[in-house]
Amino acid sequence: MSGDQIDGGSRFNDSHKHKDKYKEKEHKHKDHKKDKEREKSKHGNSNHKDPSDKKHRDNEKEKMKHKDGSTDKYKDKHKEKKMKSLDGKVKKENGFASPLQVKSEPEDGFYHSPKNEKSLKRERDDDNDSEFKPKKIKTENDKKAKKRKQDEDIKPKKTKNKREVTDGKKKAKKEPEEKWKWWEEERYTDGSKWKFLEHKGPVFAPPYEPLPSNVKFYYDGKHMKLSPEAEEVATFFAKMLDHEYTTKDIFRKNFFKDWRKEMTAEEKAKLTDLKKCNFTEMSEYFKAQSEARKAMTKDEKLKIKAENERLLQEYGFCIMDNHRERIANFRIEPPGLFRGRGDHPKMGMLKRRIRPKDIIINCSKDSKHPEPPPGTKWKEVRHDNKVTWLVSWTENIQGSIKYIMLNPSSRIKGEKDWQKYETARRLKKCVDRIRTQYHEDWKSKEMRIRQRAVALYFIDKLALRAGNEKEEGETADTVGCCSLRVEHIKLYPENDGQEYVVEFDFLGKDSIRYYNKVPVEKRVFKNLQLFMENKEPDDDLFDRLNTSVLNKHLQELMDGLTAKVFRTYNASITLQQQLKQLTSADENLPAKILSYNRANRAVAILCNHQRAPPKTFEKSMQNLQTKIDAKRDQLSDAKRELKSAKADAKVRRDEKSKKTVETKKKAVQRIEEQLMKLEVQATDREENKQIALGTSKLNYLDPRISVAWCKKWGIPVEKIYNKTQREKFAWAIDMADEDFEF
DNA sequence: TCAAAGACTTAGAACTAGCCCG
DNA sequence: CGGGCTAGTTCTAAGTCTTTGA
Repeated sequence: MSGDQIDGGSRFNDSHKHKDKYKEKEHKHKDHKKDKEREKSKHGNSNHKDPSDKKHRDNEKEKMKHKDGSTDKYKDKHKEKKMKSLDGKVKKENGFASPLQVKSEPEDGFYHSPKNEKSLKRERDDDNDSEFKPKKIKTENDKKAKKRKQDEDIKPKKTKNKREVTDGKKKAKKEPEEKWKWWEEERYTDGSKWKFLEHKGPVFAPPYEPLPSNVKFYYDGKHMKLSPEAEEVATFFAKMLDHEYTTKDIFRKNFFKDWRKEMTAEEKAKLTDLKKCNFTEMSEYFKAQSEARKAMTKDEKLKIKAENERLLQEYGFCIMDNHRERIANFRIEPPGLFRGRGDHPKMGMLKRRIRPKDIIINCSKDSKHPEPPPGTKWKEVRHDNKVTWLVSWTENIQGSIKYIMLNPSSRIKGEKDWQKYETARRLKKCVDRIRTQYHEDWKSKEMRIRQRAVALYFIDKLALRAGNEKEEGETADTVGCCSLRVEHIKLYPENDGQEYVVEFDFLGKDSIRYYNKVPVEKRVFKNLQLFMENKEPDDDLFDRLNTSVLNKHLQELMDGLTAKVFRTYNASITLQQQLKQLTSADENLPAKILSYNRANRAVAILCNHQRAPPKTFEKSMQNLQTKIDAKRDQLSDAKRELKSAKADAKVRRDEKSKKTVETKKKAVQRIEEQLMKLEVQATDREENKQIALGTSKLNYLDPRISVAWCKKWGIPVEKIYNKTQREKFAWAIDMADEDFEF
């Protein structure tokens, strides 16, 4: 069944975003929710339990209990290996802060000291479904927490990091060998995310610098000096003048409204029409600035770089449980104009500048908490170790909370990521059962069950997202599975020689269009017809279903199962299958990598990961073609030379001419290889025109599958993962061997 | 019980560094 | 040696799912 996953259909034939189509209806479907409510109460009392439900649940529970005892063929092997690696080496704590290393190995073994016995280590492999349930960790007491305090005086090891940056000549140096292998340690089981956390707080956006007086703003043709507050907001608009956004009505309206709020009374009285505002001098000024920046001397650039590096070293890391970990986004988002995606009702609104009094700091009690800038105060300093964030604030557009969190290479993110794939692998074990069940449920006499079953089928087969309800008018009108409306699908009893075809056409996350025509089982088709009966186009297709109902059901089918697990599972299993299918042993390295990319691409198509074709696409394609042609010419020249050299050697029969033949032969080979490489590159790029591989690679594909594939075919992982990716997937690179099976 | 708040993952676009070519 | 072009990096919006609290 999972073979279905890569049918892909005709999805990419069309321009990938089509906003206009959806424009007119704007808020036609306003009263969905009410409709849903009504519907619900109408059918509300028909819920009788499917007895099989409970049975399944119990089965699953039973399985879970045994998870640790189960074995499989890889387990033992891995164990063996693990021991080796453990015995072999005394682990250092993370390489970057040497004082830390000393201090962080308290005799009392506070954190997980490397000296602890292996019993303390995490199971290295998880093949055995060892589900990623955190294993026991001893709970610590304050005496030890105190100990942590010493960490305060850890200073980043400047020299080393500096070196890496400044003489950043390629590959110069190996990373320090002792990278912390958090995956070999215990996890917390008490719901805490850390015991010690210390950081320097956020870096605020630089303050506004007023424009030089020769850069003027004109209203209705006349020069007008703006107050600094109004001027700042005006510059936000000026900076975007070249962007399509600024031509959109909603954008302009929102912008103008918010801009006026920043104006003085006089300004407000005077500036009443955005059309009469002339920002061109400002815009020119900024363009000139960015030119100037590009034209800076090497020295100046170096200086900036050094300053950035300093900032990174100071603010870009935190100490979490004895380790210096990289922070993902330590800079506060600067003020500007909100750019939503798609037809966003709030585009153009002013995104406020964040000040210290908006900021909540999270760190441990026994840490030295960051000081707010002089003369300011934090909103709050709290000590919540049940969460992973270091800093948070509330954003003014949607009123949602934003966070500063750790880098994907950190333990806290890595563990979660690993766990995600383990959950997906557990789904693999019971997916057949679940599929059988939802096939059954298509026949249920309860509408809500049939809807649930059809929705789940879509989520499984087409890798659709769950589709939470969204607040009307707050965001672009996009949908996922549970929020599909009647207008988003069309039914064809017969289409292009196939029976029971469903055509999907809707805007999903980020207003990316999902277009697909898929044949479905008759029963699904009939159900869909029924769901659509007597409904308006803007009514919900699944009016008796929402994500929380669906996830509650999934939870009963398997512990930890939610809708998104299907995406992860289907993506990873597809990669694995495709790799198996597409890789052939006799191909050379570039061809193998092409195969990898094709497998990756199959997943990206399944998950509908699209991108706007790069602006320079056509040109770069052409460039490549030119290169290929040149290489072809070069090849035929080389072949000709080889031929004549051969002829020559035949006549002369001496060592020297023989040697020439060899050289020429080599040259031909080399050029052939280069040509091949270019051609492969061209194919790859063409096929990738509107498909984004990165998202699936980063978020959906169990990295151990890729690592195993690399090991199996002797491909350097660097060909598949760049440096950042290798850091994120360090756990997988370290632990997967060539026969890892997802 | 359910809506809102909160936390965290996933996403494409914008930006940038540094490589390669003429 | 500069300029054009990617590949890699950064940015932050937009999802999912969980938790909270009325």
